[in-house]
Amino acid sequence: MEELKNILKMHNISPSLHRLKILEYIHRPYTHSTADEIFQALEKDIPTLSKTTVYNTLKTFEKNGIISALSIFENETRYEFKKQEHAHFKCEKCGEIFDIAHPFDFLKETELEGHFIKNQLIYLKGICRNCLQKTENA
Amino acid sequence: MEELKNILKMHNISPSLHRLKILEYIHRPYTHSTADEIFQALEKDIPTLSKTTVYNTLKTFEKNGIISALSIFENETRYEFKKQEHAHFKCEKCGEIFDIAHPFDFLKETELEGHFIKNQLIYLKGICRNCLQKTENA
DNA sequence: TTACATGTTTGCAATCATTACAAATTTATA
DNA sequence: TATAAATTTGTAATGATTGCAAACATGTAA
Ligand SMILES: [Mn+2]
Ligand SMILES: [Mn+2]
Ligand SMILES: [Zn+2]
Ligand SMILES: [Zn+2]
Repeated sequence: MEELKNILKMHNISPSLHRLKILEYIHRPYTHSTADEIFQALEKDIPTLSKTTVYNTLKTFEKNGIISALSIFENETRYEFKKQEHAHFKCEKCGEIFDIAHPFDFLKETELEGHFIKNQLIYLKGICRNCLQKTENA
Repeated sequence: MEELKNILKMHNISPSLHRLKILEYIHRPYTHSTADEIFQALEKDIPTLSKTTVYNTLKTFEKNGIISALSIFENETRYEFKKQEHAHFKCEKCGEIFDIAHPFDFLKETELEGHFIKNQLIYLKGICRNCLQKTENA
């Protein structure tokens, strides 16, 4: 909890209760949560929480570089605690999202067909290892 | 126009006027259009056109493999005529979207961390060659 | 040619994620 | 304590997309 407080402070965000709780939720490993998911998870503990606060807070966190927004998944923005660059894999069967160690050469800050590339986003789809195994055993 | 008709027939879609017009629009090179863009462009010629028809038609085309939907760009789905796999680059300055010859090894139908990859989607951001040149000359 | 079945298009209402905004509440500061 | 600043809330608005039933068009069998 102190660690989370420090993360906020280091990014010039005052550590209010709601912000801490939202950060705590999104700081767990492998979260790729929507605003709504976060809201639903936290409203049990904080019955007064408003969804607008969740949206506001996520926007603040993103602007200050604490979290990343993924627009990759149709219709809904998902958020994750910022960490080393990685690709995303989504299983077509179970819908689960996996982080994947970067399978490509690093392109950032290079040039391609005359364009200067600042950022790369890689999204993979298929059948995850769990679902593959279930099929095998069937 | 005959070519377009054949594309529809080959995909078991009867070539109604509206479908042909929508296909004609999206068949032009380098379109990455939203449903609304297509609607606005065509309503001049076809004043009776309804936006629902555009949505319906795009859905039909996608289901039958004529076009691809790109969910990459925040909030809005963009469509393009299906062609050889390629990456997308969006300029942060002017907003233009470019097709990029695939800069990565082909991953489809391979395995990664135990998952079976069917599809890859690559999205790059940065400053496009046009905007770079403008900056140079300034 | 008529009558019915089928396919296509329309128009409008509903949904869902997100944002705008102003009021209420909390916290910090003089 | 009084006042200013920051945070949070609740509700209304927006924008993309879908659901749905009615209207329209087309094809086909009698
Ligand atoms: Mn991730
Ligand atoms: Mn393209
Ligand atoms: Zn799975
Ligand atoms: Zn540009």
